[in-house]
Amino acid sequence: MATIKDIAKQAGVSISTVSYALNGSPKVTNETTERILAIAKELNYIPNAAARSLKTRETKIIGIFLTDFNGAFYGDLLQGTKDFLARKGYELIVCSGKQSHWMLPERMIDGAIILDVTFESEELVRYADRGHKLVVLDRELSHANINQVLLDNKAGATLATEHLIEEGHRKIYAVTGPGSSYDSKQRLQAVMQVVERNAGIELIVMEGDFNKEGGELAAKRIMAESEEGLVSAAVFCFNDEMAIGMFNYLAEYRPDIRIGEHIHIVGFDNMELASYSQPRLTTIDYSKHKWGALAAEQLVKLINGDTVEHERIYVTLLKGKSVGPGN
Amino acid sequence: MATIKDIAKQAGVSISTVSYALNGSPKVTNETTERILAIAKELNYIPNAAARSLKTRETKIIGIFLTDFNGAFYGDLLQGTKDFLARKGYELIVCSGKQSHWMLPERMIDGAIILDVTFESEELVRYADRGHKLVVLDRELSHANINQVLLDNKAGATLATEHLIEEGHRKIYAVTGPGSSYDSKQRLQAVMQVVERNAGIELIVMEGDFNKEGGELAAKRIMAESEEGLVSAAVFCFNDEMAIGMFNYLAEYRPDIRIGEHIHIVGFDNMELASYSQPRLTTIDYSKHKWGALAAEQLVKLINGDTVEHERIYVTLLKGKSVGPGN
DNA sequence: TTGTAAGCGTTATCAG
DNA sequence: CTGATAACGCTTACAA
Repeated sequence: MATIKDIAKQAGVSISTVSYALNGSPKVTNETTERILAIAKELNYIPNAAARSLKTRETKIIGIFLTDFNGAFYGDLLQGTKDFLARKGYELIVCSGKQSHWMLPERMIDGAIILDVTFESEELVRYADRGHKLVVLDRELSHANINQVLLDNKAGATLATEHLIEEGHRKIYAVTGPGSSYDSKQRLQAVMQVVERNAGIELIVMEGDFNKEGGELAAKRIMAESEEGLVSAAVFCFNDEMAIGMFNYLAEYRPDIRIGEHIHIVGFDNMELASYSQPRLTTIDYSKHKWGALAAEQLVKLINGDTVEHERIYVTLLKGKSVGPGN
Repeated sequence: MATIKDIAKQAGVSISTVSYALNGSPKVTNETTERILAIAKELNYIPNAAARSLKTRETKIIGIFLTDFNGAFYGDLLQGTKDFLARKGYELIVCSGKQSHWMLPERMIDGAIILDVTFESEELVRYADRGHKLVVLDRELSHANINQVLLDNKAGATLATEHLIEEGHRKIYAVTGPGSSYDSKQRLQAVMQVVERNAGIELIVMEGDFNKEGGELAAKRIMAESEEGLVSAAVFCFNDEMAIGMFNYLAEYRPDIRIGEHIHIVGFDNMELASYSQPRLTTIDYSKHKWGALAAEQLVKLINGDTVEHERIYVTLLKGKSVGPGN
């Protein structure tokens, strides 16, 4: 492994000259720079990231922390983040699991984007206190070194609920995420507000888990609650994954029940899988690419010491065929 | 940011003693170790990864390089990799794009797993020549520092093709991946061998792209080729993604054509989405979790200087409802 | 324009 | 058992 020392020796100059030349400093003559570059190529010189960042105190790497690697949901978001960061000269790495948290405090990354409820806020604040820059996508957190880029949960949940009501449904089931989820809490709050504003609406809340299982279980319970042969439920699943679970359960155990006719389902996220559901799931849509890009932008600003305001990702209602008129 | 120097000063010992204590060396008295640990905690000491790896020449990080972040396909594989590595004290980071390649030569990672055809073999060999350890999942590459963990494409393609033949199909379409894909080439070769071994089979090869678009296009072409109202095609799509594209095309433009009856489709990969197709896609299945874990295992062995043989991931035929008897 | 030299925060080899 | 001290490879004042 050739080092700048080797190059310096070959070129008959000092290591600082080599360093300057390699970094394209105007302090070095063009000819010496070229000579040094030539020798560097000849020796297959490659800089050592550890040495560089030990000195510069930065790695030019940003980490994004996800709950798991089941990217079905994250693909676009990651692409958005990566695209933006690439333009700013940063690398993106995807991490998952508590094990990987050390990368932030040990300065292996210059900043982090958090989309992982299992990452405790207390821990995040501790890092922020140490001067690390963070952008959170899944919670509210006030700190000079932390910026939030959150979904407009309130708007989304309101759109979803009002849509069900407008279609004439009077009994609405809300299948939430886990109780600890910020997004879930926000959505539930909005649902309750809408229900309060509209007379004669019955709201039944069921705690879910944001996974398919939660949707299946909710479907089972709703079916059990309904009178024989007289099912007419309107359900707002707080994410698409649970909505899909509900579709699965119904397809398997209740082929007599038709979605969009006997039972009406709205999801949240508009994940790719949802576009394949039969009938097409009605859901809340938003640009995941933009979400990722904006998070990256905020993080880079934070790192550069610019002041940043919290941001919000706007959502829209995407009407599918999974909701029909009520009776 | 407290360093071992600060701790040494506080504790009234030398930095080497601190280093030993921190690393749990038995060379230091229990009491001094405890005192040092206490001071370290008090000062919120956190080691600096760059400094450590500059010295030790390792980062305990493994990178996996993917073509893109659309993890719909990779989730399980990544989980398998991560689980294994965690047990061995390594961290896993996911990278994508040419931009990120520097992490290997610049020693930001101790080794890499490659599942990205856009990563040129020549470049990989160059890194291997420099002593970097690699495991490739998508090509054959012979080098002391490179190990392969490949899918048993031959078995998979053979199973798929033979299944179609056993069901009585005589005209078989093969929709390949891009010409540059190793997996695609292997599969095509196996298909051709099966066809040769069986008399009276007509094989039509169409080049695809491993994406949904390729499947859609192939479906369009197959429909165009077929006589009016007399469609009876058996298609082996070299991956599920294209098979899904084919399903989509048919659902949209040819609702008269029934899959598993007029047209028969086999995929490859058994991705999650495939389990939601209507009818259930017949495909080639294998354990993605095991694939990832095995790749990780081989890489760690390589890093430790152990000798390793190339490995193979076995596959099975998963019968769905997308293939019915021929006429 | 180039060279000298002082670190960056660790680990590890010696002595003591 | 503990302490000096020399690396690791690079950047960056400051000198020349």
